[in-house]
Amino acid sequence: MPNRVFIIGSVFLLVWRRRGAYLTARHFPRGALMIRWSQQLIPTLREAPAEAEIPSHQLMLRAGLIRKLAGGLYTFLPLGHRALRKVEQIVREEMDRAGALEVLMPAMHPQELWEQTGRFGVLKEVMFKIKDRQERNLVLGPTHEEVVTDLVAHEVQSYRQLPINLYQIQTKFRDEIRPRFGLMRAKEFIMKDAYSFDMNLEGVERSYRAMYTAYERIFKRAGLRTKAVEADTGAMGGSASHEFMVLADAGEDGVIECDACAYAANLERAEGVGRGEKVFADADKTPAVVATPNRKTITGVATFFQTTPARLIKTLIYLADEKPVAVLVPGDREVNEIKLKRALKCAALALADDVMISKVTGAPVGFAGPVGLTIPVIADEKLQGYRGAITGANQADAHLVNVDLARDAQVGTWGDLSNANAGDGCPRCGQGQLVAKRGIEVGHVFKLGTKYSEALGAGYLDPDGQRKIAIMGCYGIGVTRTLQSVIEQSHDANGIVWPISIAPYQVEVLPINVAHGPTMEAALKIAAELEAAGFDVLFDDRDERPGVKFKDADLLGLPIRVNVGEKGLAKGVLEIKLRHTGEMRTAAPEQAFAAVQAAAAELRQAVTPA
RNA sequence: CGGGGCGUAGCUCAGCCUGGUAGAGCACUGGUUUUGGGAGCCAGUUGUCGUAGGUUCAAAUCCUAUCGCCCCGACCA
Repeated sequence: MPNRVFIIGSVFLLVWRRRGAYLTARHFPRGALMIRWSQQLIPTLREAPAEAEIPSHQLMLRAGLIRKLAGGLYTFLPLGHRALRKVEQIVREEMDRAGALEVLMPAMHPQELWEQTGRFGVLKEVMFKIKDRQERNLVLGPTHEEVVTDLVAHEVQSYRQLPINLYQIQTKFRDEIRPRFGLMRAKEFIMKDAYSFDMNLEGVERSYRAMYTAYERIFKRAGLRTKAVEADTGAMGGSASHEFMVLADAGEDGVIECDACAYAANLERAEGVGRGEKVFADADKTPAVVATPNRKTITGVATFFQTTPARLIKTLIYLADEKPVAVLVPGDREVNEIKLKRALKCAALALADDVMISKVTGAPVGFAGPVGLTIPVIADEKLQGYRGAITGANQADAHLVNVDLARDAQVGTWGDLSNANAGDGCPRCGQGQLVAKRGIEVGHVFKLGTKYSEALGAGYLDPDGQRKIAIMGCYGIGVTRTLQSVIEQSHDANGIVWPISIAPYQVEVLPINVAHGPTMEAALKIAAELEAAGFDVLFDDRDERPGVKFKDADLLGLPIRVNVGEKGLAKGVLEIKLRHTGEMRTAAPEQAFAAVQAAAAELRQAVTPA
C-alpha cells in the first residue's frame, strides 16, 4: 500500500501545474470508490429556494441531494441516492434478520383486484388510475395489501407454510391532496411494506412484536430518535396499531405523551382526563339571555364575560351523512373529527355551512347553543356535569348564561369527541400530565385481522384438514420520508449532520490548496488509505477558496472531515474534524488513518442498537 | 376541493400601484491579485417577464382566461 501511494503521489506531482491544475482518473487508485468532487454532481446552493419551508427540505435542495421535477415529484441526485440506498440497506438487513422474505410486487394493479376488497371505493380518490391500450382499468398501487394477499391466496395452501412475512421496498403512488415539504409527502415515494400471515392470535402477536423490534433497530441504526405511539387504524382497518414518530416541530401529526409513564398516542386517538372545574358560579340559577354584540368567537365571549374558555360550551353544527347534528365540546377544546366520526358511525362528516347553521339554530354563525335545538345533540363526555356554563343563545348577538347541561338541554349521545389537551391527566397512570408535541410518522405497524385474507381467499388447511383464514398484519416504513426525517432531526445552522450509518460518504478529505504539491500528496495518501480500508471517501479536489470548501463541507454534513493544509503540514499534522460536535483533532500523517478509524468507531456506537 | 399568496436570469429578489420597451446581489466564463471559513479588481454571458388572448401608439406593468408553484385545512408512509 505505501508503495502504491508513493507512486500515485509522484505521478500526480509530475503532471501538476501551477495554474489550471487538474487531476485525472490515472492519479487515483484503479477501481477506487474515492470520488473527486469535481467529477461528481453536487450542485450546492448558497441560498434556499423559496419553495422549501422546513429545514430538511431546504437542506436537501441546498446540499444537492434532490431536485424537484414537479409538485411532489423529486429526482435523487447522486448524494441523495447514496443516502437513500443506505437507508434501504439497513431496512433490508433488519427485515431479513426478523425473518421476513423480500419480494417485489408490481406497482401497477388491475383495478378489479381493488374492487374485490371494496377498497377501490374507499381509496379511489388517492389512486392514480390509468388504462392500457385494451382499455383495461389499472391503478398505480398506493399500498399492497390486495396484491400480496392475492399472491398468498394462490401460493399458500397448508399450515406448514405458515407463518410467513413478505416484504418489499418499492415505489408507491398516491394522488395526495397536497404534496408538501419535499419528500415528506410526495406523490411518488419509496416505502418498505411487509405483510404477515399467521394462523392464530398468538402468531399475530409474535409477528407484530418481531416487526416492532425490527423497527426500533432500523430507526436506531439510521440515527433517528423515534417514539412509538398508539395510533388510529384509519382506512386500513384492523385492531391495534402503533406509529413510529420522529418528534419534530415540522411534524404533521400531533403526539400526546405522559410525563410520568410510557403512555404516548397520536392526537387522533389520545385520551385526556380533564381536570378543570365543571360547576361554575351561579350554577343553580336559571338560564338567562345576555346581549353579546359581535362576540362570535370563544375568546371574544370569554373576554366579554371575564371568564375562561373552559366555562363555555362550544357548539358546532356538522353534517353527518348529510344530516345535521350539534356537537358540543368544552370551549377550551377542539373537536376531534376522527373520534366524532366513530361515535356517529357515519361515512361522511363535514362542518355545516352558514346557511345550514342559521336554518338549524335560527342564528348566524357564532351564536349556536344546545338549549332548544331540535336536531340530535352529541356531547363530549368532558361536559358531563357542566353547570353554570355559557353557551350561544341561538339568536343573533346573544349568549345564554347559567346553563346546566343536563337540566337545560337534550343531549342524545355522550362520547369522547375532543382532542386531549396539554396539561390533561394521563388516562393510564392517572398521575402524570399530558404533554403535546409534533411528530413525523415514519413507520406504522398494524394488526389487520382477516379483512383482506377473507375477501381474497387467503386460507390454508390446518392439521385437522379444516380450512382456515390467515390472520394478517401489515407494517410500513416510509423510506424516503425516513431519509428526510433524519435531516430534519439532525442539522444545525451550517447544514446537515449525517449519522455515519447513512451519510452519502463517511469521510471528506479536504486539501485546502490544491495547487500546493505537498498538500495534495498528503491528502491523496490519507484518502487512499481510508479507501483501501473500506471507507466511502469524498475528495474535494476543487480549486476553490478554503472558505467555500469549508462551507460546502458543513452543508453536506459528512461525519468526518480530514483537512490537509500547509499550516497543519508545517506543524506535522492533519486535522480531523467531527461534524456533529465540531471537535477538531490533529494527528501526524502516519497516524491520521488510525485517528479517523477511531472517530468512525465512536460515531458507529451512536447508531448501534442495544 | 375551500381559503390565502406567488410566477421577472441558474438561485434570492426589485421593477407592477402611477404603462414608455428589463435590473441588483449571488452564480457562471475569461483575465488578474489573493489563498485556513462563502475574497478584491477588470471584462463578459445569461431573460419566450409562466402561457394565451384582450385594451393601448406603446404592456413585466391594466383586463380576461389558463397553467404551474407555495402556505393553511380534510388524507397518509
